[in-house]
Amino acid sequence: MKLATWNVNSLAVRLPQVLDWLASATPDVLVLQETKLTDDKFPQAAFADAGWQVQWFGQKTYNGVALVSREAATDVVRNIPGLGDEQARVIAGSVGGVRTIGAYFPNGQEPGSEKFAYKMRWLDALREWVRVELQAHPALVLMGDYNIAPDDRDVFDPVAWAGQIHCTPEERAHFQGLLALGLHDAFRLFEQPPKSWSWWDYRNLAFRKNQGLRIDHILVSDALRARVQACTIDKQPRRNERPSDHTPVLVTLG
DNA sequence: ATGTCACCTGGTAGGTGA
Repeated sequence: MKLATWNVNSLAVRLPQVLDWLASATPDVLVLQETKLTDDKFPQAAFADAGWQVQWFGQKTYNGVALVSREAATDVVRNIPGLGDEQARVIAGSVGGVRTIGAYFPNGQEPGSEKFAYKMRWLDALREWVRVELQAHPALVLMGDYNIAPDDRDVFDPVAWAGQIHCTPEERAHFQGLLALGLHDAFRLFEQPPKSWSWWDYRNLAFRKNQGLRIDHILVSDALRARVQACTIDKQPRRNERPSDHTPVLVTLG
């Protein structure tokens, strides 16, 4: 079973690339972030025509998530229950016996800002909800755009980025807090090439110079850990014309 | 390089968010 996450930075723009990628990568599950579509505009028919089930949850202009799968997802949840978040950031469902949570974590803008405080509150709520979800669904995957680079290995210039957004001790502590629930960074279960990133700024020729961050992650529960056969970043979509600034991350379960 | 991209409002540019 193959699961993947991809921040597409506008599904309206990236829909053809997503359908192409689904056809070539053949995941069983793909979670999308930053669809930037209200629910009435979601291109459900395009997915259905290509043989994909899809659940979606969006808003105007910002955020928006979707859960694409070969088999229909069950027990679908939108956003973190009880948080009362006005921003569409989470979609969860069960597929093939795996509880799948797709999330677009807040960016946080800069440490000390109101948006950073919101990111911290959101992360608190996420952790408590995932704790409960794990009790009900031991086989669980939490994947998406975390907007957190967990370690200096995940940053192309850790000195320049020290203390900056995505790299603050507070954000990294939250990432460790998720691991403390009994989750594992699937990418780091394997030896990986140095300078592995999932996002490159559109500016500064960052992709060409391979100046990026690893901020898109797949966390797997204790119960799934032994089944993880591979976790990879697929850089190919970042080479497309009009690419997203993020590229897909995949995990293979046996 | 404050370097790009996407989307909105409100117009054919400027602001916001990432």
